[in-house]
Amino acid sequence: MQVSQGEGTPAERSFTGAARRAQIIAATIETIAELGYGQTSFARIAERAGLSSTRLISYHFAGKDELMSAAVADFYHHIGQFMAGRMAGVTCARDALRTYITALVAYIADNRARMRAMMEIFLNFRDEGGASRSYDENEVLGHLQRILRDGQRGGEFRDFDTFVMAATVQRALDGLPFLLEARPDLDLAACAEELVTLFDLATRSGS
Amino acid sequence: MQVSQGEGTPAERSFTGAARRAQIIAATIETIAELGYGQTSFARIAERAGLSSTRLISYHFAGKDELMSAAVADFYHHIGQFMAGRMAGVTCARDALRTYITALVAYIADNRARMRAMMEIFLNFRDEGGASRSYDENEVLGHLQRILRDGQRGGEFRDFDTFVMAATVQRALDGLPFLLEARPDLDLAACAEELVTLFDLATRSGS
Amino acid sequence: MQVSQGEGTPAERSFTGAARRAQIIAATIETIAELGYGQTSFARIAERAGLSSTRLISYHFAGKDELMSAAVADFYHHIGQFMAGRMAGVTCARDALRTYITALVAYIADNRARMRAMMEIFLNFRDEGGASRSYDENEVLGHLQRILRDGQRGGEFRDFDTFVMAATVQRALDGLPFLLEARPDLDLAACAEELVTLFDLATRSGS
Amino acid sequence: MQVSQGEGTPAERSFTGAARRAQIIAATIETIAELGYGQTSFARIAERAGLSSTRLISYHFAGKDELMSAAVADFYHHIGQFMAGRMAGVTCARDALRTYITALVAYIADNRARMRAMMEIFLNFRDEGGASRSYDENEVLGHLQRILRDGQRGGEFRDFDTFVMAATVQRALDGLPFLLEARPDLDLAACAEELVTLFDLATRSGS
DNA sequence: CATGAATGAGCGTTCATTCAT
DNA sequence: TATGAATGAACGCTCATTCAT
Repeated sequence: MQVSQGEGTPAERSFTGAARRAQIIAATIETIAELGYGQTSFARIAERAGLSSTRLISYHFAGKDELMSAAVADFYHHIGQFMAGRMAGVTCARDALRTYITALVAYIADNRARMRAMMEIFLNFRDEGGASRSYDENEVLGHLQRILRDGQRGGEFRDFDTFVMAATVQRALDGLPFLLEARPDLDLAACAEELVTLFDLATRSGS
Repeated sequence: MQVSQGEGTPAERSFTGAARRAQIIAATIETIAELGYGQTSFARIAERAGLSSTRLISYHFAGKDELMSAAVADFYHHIGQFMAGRMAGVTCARDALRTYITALVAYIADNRARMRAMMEIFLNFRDEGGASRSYDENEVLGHLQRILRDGQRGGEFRDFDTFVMAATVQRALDGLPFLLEARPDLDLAACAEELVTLFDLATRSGS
Repeated sequence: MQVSQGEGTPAERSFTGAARRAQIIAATIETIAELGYGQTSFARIAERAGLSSTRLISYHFAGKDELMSAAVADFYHHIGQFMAGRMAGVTCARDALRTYITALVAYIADNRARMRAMMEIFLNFRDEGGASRSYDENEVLGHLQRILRDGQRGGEFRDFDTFVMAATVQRALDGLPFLLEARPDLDLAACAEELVTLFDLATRSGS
Repeated sequence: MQVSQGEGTPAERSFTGAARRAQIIAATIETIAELGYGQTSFARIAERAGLSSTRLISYHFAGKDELMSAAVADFYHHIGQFMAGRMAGVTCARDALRTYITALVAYIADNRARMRAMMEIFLNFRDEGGASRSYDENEVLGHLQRILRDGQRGGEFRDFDTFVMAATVQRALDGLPFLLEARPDLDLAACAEELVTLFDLATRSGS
């Protein structure tokens, strides 16, 4: 009660406040997806969101950093729920890898703008020290590495460096939004199948 | 008074002029590699290059776009020569793929800053229309796709979508600079071997 | 609905209202004393007072001007009572001057933050016309000038310009908060004695 | 040669550049003297100086801090030369004190706006740590304290705390711009005589 | 070949204040 | 009595670029 957040950041616990935040986050994602991170400013976001001034953004978020962090957190929540649902009930490692790939491709197909925006943020958003803040390899690759190690332990997968393999898988998937930009009519379902086969061959133990 | 070609861009055919351009390009690459594309400005580049004002940059390059294009062209020339030398004498497609991967990894290992800078430019540089200008899939992937198609034609490689495969290979390699950022002591030679094996398994036709 | 006086300023005659006003004034004084007038904003005051928004300040005070005026009035009331108590029973002018100096130094010693804040307000607070509103020489110097004139009339003090002398005495005292800032361990009692002697020598009639 | 100062701060060694800097400093002093430090912005300064945009200020000074520092340095240079000329040839300490007071009052009389501006800057300009940067007691009081100590050593002055006395003298003088604000027609020459007598009585050793 | 000077537009942020409950 | 939401204006500052020599 009565915890101040420095004027600029009002209480998040409010219907209208949460709605405004969501609206601003949505406009932010759209703007980044379309114009890129570098061309995205509060003015551009406010314009897209139909806000009277950029002041409203500063009012709901402590600053640009918090806005971007909020957009990323929103994304993680969204994709996390999606992936958790798809991965449920998977038993063996090969199935897990296949499901991971197809599920992520499906997510990308349904969230092209969001994915483009997140790639932009991950690649451009840096904390004060200058380090890329968001593209935390460990966090992103952790899940994949676990699948791969499980598969090796169970004999399903051959012996390979799980870090390199996980990074390769993830980058193949992360690259799809860029591919889509160059070829908007790319058949993502077919892509998914190609990638599943590719990495199945690349990972499975001989015979 | 001297005739200049291209309005605002002085004669490129001059020893001192070319040297200045090279100096500015080098400073640009260093700045982008260290601070990222978004934090790179003419002021920052001039500071690093030891120039008294940004005017000299505007003098030698028509604008920011031309400067970036010049940096990219410089890179293409540099890497093109390197790769041509390594690929010379390769006979079969499997060898070509293996050589492509190991050569590119070697190049990355020796040009970390340059690679980081180029990745930044490719991901952030857009022409006036807003389209990502530099990451021209066809240009970058063309060589790889040719190798893959040759291998399929000759029966060395199985049947797969060469575009997806080429993109996957390329992104695995493009990702190394980022991996190096997170793990500066990564063993790139070992990585190369992992990737060679990975894509050999993924591409070769079942004997 | 309740009748408010002064549009926007709620009833001052209320226990909770007065308490809130006092709380806000206290936070204002602390903030100014610590950060200076220029860095003091409603946001910063609200933060220190533990208020959820600056709205509460605007609610209890018609504006920034009234808040500052209220803080000054509060100060005048506080110091007025203190000085009146100390000055009571003084008979001759030399004693009055001595008592004025020692009492004011004592007050300053016990109210450092408050004094710093008031100096900041006096020096920065201007009304709409741009004139320094608060450092009303007549009001502040009036008491001193009366003492000095009384002393001249009674033959205790030599002939001097009472305005200049009063201003010099007052500024010597007003300067102590600044001196304390530079030398926090300054011996204020000793200072008071120095100033008493200084101005006794400067004012008393020869022989 | 070719020392970069971060684009915004061009070489000071240039006729036109130095003139511009002087012009901007003059406009800054006028603006502060009239509106006070808090109401002084780049926009207001540019307006008074007749500049096309505030950009020109940022171009010639690295930032607000450097502008203020430059104004203060300018003032120190100006007043330093003036005082040095007046203090030349002074022999005894009583003369030195008298000359210091009369000379400073004369300077103030001829530089009212400048003095008001400097008082504003000294009282409001703080470095990043929040400490009042400019009103360095030691630097300002040093000269006075030296005069006072010399007088004590030579037997001209009685025994008193030179720090308190110096601060009292200085504050009496520093206060004149404020007095002038309240009473624009104040006779400064008479003031000077009053102060000379006041501090002569307060300091001299009993004959 | 080079450069000092200047520029308008835009940046994220903070300001005290008002609206509507 | 209190509060969350919203606001236009202004802040210092940086941007790539152009002018004039």
